[in-house]
Order: sequence, then structure tokens, then C-alpha cells
Amino acid sequence: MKRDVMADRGAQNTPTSGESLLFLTDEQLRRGIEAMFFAYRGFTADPDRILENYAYGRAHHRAIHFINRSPGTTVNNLLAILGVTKQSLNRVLRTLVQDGLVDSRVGTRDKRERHLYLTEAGVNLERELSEAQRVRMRAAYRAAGPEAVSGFRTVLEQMMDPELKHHYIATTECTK
Amino acid sequence: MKRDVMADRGAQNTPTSGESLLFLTDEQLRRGIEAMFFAYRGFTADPDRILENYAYGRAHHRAIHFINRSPGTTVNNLLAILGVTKQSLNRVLRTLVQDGLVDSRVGTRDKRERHLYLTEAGVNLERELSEAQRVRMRAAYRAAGPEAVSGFRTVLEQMMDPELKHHYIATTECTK
DNA sequence: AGCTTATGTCAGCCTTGTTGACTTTCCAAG
DNA sequence: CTTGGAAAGTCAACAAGGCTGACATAAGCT
Repeated sequence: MKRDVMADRGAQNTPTSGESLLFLTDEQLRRGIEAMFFAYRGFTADPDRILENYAYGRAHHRAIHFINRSPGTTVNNLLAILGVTKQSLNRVLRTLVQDGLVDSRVGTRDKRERHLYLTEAGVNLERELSEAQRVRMRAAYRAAGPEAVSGFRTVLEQMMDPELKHHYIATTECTK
Repeated sequence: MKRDVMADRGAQNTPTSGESLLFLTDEQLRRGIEAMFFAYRGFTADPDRILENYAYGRAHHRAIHFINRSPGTTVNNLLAILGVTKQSLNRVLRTLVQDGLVDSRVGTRDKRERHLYLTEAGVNLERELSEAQRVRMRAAYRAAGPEAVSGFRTVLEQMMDPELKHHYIATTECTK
């Protein structure tokens, strides 16, 4: 029983590697998997607490974040980034517009499109949320140091789905 | 108002640092935040696809993972790790026991406790799920290299809630 | 004997995801 | 100019998986 597990642990290192790839053992990978799990919990904990006061959820936070990141983005663009259905996103956007946090303006060039902007109230909530998140991220970065941060981002980028990666990359590459 | 944002961006580097803390700019932090968002999506994508075939969700995956990690764990211990209510966990465990993936045995020392074990079928599903996740993690690790992996784990550990961190640490420290 | 703990369960609610069907608006190609 | 299709919005229904509150049972502890 227990020995099966240990057998797995011992057999995963294919003979292709000598011993320089100890960081690729199944045990190391499992540690990484759990690190992602626990860290993501911490990562979302602060915004979640704040959102409770506004009767909003993570879905609202995501919308607010990406509208703030690229003001004037269209609904379709947001759909591609968030990877949810338009019905799901629309429900969130509707409440945000109703509550006066998001401004939805009909496109000038293509009037079918709606361009999304944060209102002043929206900007305020975005700042409250992202500042809480930045506080934690800043503490983690500071404690870990620049080299660790570089490695952190490198691994995370490798973990992204290639089709979704450009949403992350595009942020600083092309201002467009 | 808008100037506050710019003021923030400019002022976030406290004078305590000269210029060695460029990795702590708000822009760098935002990149880190989005990296977490997109990477977590990739991180869960493969298991999610597999779970659809079994009509299970992420909640089942989490339970299976941690029961596999520490066989014989109690319900209360699992509750502490997962951070959900017992009703929520119980709903998941019930289906897993009914479906013959998890074995729930009354404790010998304390008969109030239930000790949880994966059945053979449970082990098989766990392996299918974790192998998919390991494939992605392994690829990311391999592409990023050992130093990056070290930094990755360091930052993630810093990001965890201190009260939850021991669930991660305890994994390899004490076999108990 | 009585309090506490561990677990399970029922009922109901919320958020956030899904699908399917339908409408309106409007660009663009025939 | 008309029509096809894309973009967006809406309604309805449903499911997963969180939550709370209340309650039951069994078992350990004092």
C-alpha cells in the first residue's frame, strides 16, 4: 500500500537525466502543485474579504481589474481574457453598470461594440482591491528577493496556456 | 483624482531603497498578479478537463489529492486544509464514498473520527489527475530551470497565509 | 451525568458557471 | 438596397460548490 507510493516516487526519474534534474522528481512537482494551491488561496484572500462588504464576488473583481488595465476594452475582448460565457460576464457587468462602477459606451467606429470604462467609484474600488493584493505581493517579493521574483514569473509564464499567454504578454508589449 | 494614480505609481518606491527595488514597482506587482491569474487557469485546466468525464469538479479533486497525500487523514484535518465548511466537504466525500473512490473507516483510538483512504479506483483517478498536472508542471519546471523553480516556490510560500502555511510545510517535514 | 468534540445530514440560500433560444443593432458584401 | 452574419443583450433554466442554521448521533472527557 504505502510502498506503492514510494515505488512511484522512486521510478519517476527516467534514466534520461543523470542527477541534475532532482527538481523534477514527482515529490518536487507535488510540492509545486500544493504551493500553487495554498498560494492562490492567500492571493485571493484579501480581495475576497473586501468584496464581501460590497456584496460582490471574484467575478466582479476580475472584470474590474481588466477594465482598469485596458480602459475602453470591448465585451468580446473581456470574454476572451476571462474565459467565461457572455451570459456569465453580462450578469456581472450589468450589476457593475447599475451600481455606477462601470461605464458602458457604444463604440464610435463600430456601434455594435460596447467599450467599458471604470467610473470614479469603479476606480476607487479597483484601487482598494488591487492595493490589498499588492500589499501581499509586495511583502512576498520583498522577502523573496529579485532573483526569486524573476524565477517566480518565469515558471508562471511557462504554466500558462499558450493561447491565453498573449493576454498577459500584451499588457506591456503593445500599448495599442 | 487621476493624478493620484500617477502619484501612487511614482511614489511607491519608498526612499528606503535606492534603485535596487525596481522589481517592487506597482507595474511589476500588477504583472505578478496577472501572472498568478493566468497561470492558475493553466494549472487547473488539465484536471478540469479530466474531471468532466467523471462528472466531478475541482472540489472532488482537492479532496482526492489531500487524502492521497496523507492517507488516513480525518475529516476535521481535511476541513482545516481545504478551508471549507463540513457541509460542503461532506457533500463531496459522500459522493466519493458512494462511488467507491474513498474508504471512510471509523477510528480505532477515537471512534468519533473517520479516517479517509483512497480505494484502488480512487488511487487510479488520483494518478490520472496528478499526472496531467505534473506533465504541465514538469514542462514549466524544465523550461524555466532549477533556479527559477527555487524562486517560484520561495515567492509562493511567502504568499501563503501564515496560518495555512503549516499544511504545506508539514508535508515533508513530519511524516507523523 | 453532563459537557464537548467529531461527524453527518437536512433545508435553504447565493454566486458563478453552464446551455439554449431569441432579439436588436449594425457592418459589409452581394 | 437587401440580406447575412457578427456583436451585444436578454430571458429562462440548471448545476456545482460555496455558505448558514439547526439538529442528531456517537464517543470521549471531566
